[in-house]
Amino acid sequence: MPDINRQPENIPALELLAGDVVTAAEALLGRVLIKEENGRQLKARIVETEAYHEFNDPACHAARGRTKRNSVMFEKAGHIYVYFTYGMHYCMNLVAEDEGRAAAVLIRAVEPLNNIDLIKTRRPKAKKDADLTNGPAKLCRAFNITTKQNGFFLGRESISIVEAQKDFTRPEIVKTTRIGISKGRELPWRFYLKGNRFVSKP
DNA sequence: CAGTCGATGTACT
DNA sequence: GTACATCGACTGG
Repeated sequence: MPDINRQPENIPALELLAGDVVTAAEALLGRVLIKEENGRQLKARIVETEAYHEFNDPACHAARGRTKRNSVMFEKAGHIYVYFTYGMHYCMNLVAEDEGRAAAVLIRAVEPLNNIDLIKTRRPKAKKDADLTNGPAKLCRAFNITTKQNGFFLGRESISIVEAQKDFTRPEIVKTTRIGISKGRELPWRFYLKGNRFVSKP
C-alpha cells in the first residue's frame, strides 16, 4: 500500500517547493493563498500555475544567469519572487528547488474565497467575477501584491500558503503548454483545475 | 464570440 | 533600442 501522505498534494508547501518545480506547480493547485492586510485575511484557491527553470527553459527570467531582477529566484525555496512587466503589471512566483538553482512557480490564477467586495474595488474594470483574478497580474492587483513583497518568505511575513480546504475535492488537473511567452512554448509546464471558471485564457 | 493593438516602465543587450 | 511570464479597449462577424 502506498503511503497516501507522501503523495505530492499532501506534502507541506515548503517541503514541496524544495523539490522539483514542475511537481510543485501541479501539487499547489487547490491550496489556499492567504494575504494578511492590517488584521484582514484575504484567501483564494490556487487554480492555475506554471513552472519555470533556469536550465533548458529559455522563457525563464534566469535562463541567462543571475541579474538584479531575478536574484530572488536563486534563494531558498519558499521565497516570493514578484516582478514588474509591461510597464504596469506585477506577477507573483513561489521560488522552488535548491538554493542557488533558479526555479519558480508562477501563480497564474486564483479563485477568491472571501473579501469579494474589497477585491471588486481593486479590479473595477472586471465585467464578471471570473475577471477579478483570472490572470497573473489580475490576482496581484486583487491582492495588492507588488515588488514590495519581492523577497518575502512564505509564512514568515504577510503571505502564506495553506492546505486545501477540507471540503474541497480536487477536480481533474490539466497539464499543457505555457502561455504568454514566445520562447519555450513546447514545455508542458502549465497546470490548471479542469472546469474552473477562474482559469486564464490564452 | 475572435482577432488586433495600444498602454507604459523597466531590465537587459 | 528591444522585448516583455499582461490587460483591456476596440473592431468585425
